[in-house]
Amino acid sequence: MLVGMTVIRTARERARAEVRREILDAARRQLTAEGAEALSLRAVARELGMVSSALYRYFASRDELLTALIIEAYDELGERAERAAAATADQPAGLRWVAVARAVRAWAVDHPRRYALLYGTPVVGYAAPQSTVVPGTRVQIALAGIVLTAHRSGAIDAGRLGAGEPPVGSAVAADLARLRAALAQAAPDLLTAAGPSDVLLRATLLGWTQLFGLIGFELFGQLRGLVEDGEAFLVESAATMAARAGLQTGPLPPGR
Amino acid sequence: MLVGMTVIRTARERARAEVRREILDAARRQLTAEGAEALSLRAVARELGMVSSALYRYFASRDELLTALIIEAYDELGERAERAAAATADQPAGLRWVAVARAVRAWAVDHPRRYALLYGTPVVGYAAPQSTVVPGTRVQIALAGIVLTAHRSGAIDAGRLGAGEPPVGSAVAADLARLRAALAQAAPDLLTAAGPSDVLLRATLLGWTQLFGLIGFELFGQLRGLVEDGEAFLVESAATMAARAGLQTGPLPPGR
DNA sequence: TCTGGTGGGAGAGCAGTGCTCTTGAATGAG
DNA sequence: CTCATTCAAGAGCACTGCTCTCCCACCAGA
Repeated sequence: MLVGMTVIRTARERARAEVRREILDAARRQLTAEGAEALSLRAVARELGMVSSALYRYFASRDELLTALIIEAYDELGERAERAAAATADQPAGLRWVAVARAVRAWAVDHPRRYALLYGTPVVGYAAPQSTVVPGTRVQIALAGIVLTAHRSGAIDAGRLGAGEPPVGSAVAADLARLRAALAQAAPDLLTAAGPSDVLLRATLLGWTQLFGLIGFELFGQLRGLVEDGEAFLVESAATMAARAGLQTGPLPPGR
Repeated sequence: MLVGMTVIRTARERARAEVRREILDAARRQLTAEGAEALSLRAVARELGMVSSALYRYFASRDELLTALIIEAYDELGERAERAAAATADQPAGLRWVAVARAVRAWAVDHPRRYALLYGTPVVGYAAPQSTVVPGTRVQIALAGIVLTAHRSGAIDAGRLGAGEPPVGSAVAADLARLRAALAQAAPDLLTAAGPSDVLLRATLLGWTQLFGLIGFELFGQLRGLVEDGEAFLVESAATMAARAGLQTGPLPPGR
C-alpha cells in the first residue's frame, strides 16, 4: 500500500496530529511564561487534562519536545528576519541591515525566554540535533544575503570597508573560507566570480556577533541602568556596524 | 563586648567558616562539571557527608548559594581582566585591549559553565541581588579604563575613531551620559575636563558587546563548524574593534 | 459481523529535587 | 554547672522525568 509521506490518512492520524499540536501549544505557553528549565511535562499534561505518561506517546522525551520548540522558534525568528530583508529589497544595504537587526531584536524582546532558548546557555545534557542547524542559520543567512547582494551590485564602499583595521590573519582566513563555502551552498546566485573579500566577510561575522551580543546583553540584564532605549541603541549599533562593512545608508555616501 | 566585624572569634565560628568554604568548593565543582541547573543541594550535601537539611544552616536557599558562586566567578574573571590590563600598562592601548579580551576569553573557555552562569540565560526565578552588581562590572571597567587612559594621554587616533559612522543620536547620548557618570564613580582620576567624547564611549560599549557576543557565540556552539581557532578569531575581532575606537596598536600609527 | 492486533490513555512506581519542621545532641557563655 | 544557642539528622511534602503494566477503544482483515 503506497501512501504519500505527509498525507494524513485516518481519523486516528488526524487526532494524533491535533494532540501533538496542542501539546506544542501548551508547551510554548509554559516556555514563554516560565522559561525553558521550568517547562514541565507533567504541567503540560495537566493543562491538557491528560496524565503525564500519555505525553510520551507523542514525544519520546522532554528533550525531543524542547527540540520541536527550538526549531519552531528558529523558524519564526528566521522568517521575521527574511521578511524584513525582503521588504527592504529596494533600499540601500545599510538600511536593510538595520531593518533586519530591528526585526531580530523585536522578536527577541517579544519572546525573551524563547530567544534565550536559542542563543542563551545551552540546556545541560541537551545536544542540539542536526535538525536544528538549518533553521538556526536563517538569520545569519539573511544578513549575509544583504551584504552579498550589495557586493554583487557593486554597492560596497570599498574606501570605508575595513578602513584602518588589522589585516586578516591566516587562521581567520581559513574560517572565512568555510563561511564562503557555507554561503555558496545557501545562496549560490549571490556569489560573484570575484567573491566577497575576506575583509567583507569578517565584517559580516563581526556584525552577527555584535548584534546577538547586544541583544543578549539587553535581554539578560547586563545593560540594566545603563541603556534606557534598547531599540535606539541597537539601531545605532547596527548602523555603525553596517557602515564599517561599507554598506551604504543612503542613495549617495552622505557627508562627502 | 566589642568585636571586629570580620574577626573569627570562637572555634564554632571557625568551624562554621570552614564548612561554608567546603560547601562552596563542592558546589563550584558540581557547577563546573554539570552546569548551574544541575547544581543540587542534596548532591553537595552527599559529597560532604551530611544531610541536605544541614546545608540550610549555611545557605538560606539554593539561590543564595548560587549568588555566592556568581560573585566568586565575577571576581575571578574581573581579577584576570584587571591583571591583564595592569601587566600591559606600558603598551599601546590597542594591544592592552586585545590582552584583556584574550584574558576574558581564556577564563571563559576554561570555565564555560561558570561563564554561562554570569553571561548566559538568567536562572529563572532568580533575581540577581545588589551584591553582584559591582563585581559584575569589573571587566567592563577594566576595558573602559584602557580607553580612558589612552584618551587622557592623548593617544586616541581621532582620525580613525568613528570614521564614517553615524552620529550619536539623542537617546543614545542620554545612555552615554549615564555611562560617563558610572565611569566617573569607578575611575574618577581618568576623566579629563574634556571627557571622552560620545563617539568614543559608544565605541567602547560596542567593544564590550562585541567581545561578550563573540565569546557567547563560541561557547554556546553558534560558531560550530565555522570558526576553528576561536582564540585567533577573537584576537582579530578585538583588534578590529580597538582600531575602530582609535586605539593604537603600535608606537606609531601603522601603514601611514 | 466477529476477531485479533495496535494505538494510546491511566495509574503505580522509581529515583531524584528544594525546602520545612521536629527532634536530639553538642557547644559555649554566664 | 546550667541553660540557651547552634547545628546535624530524619521524616515528610510537593514536585520532577521517565518506565512499566494494564486495559480499553478502534480499525482492518477474514
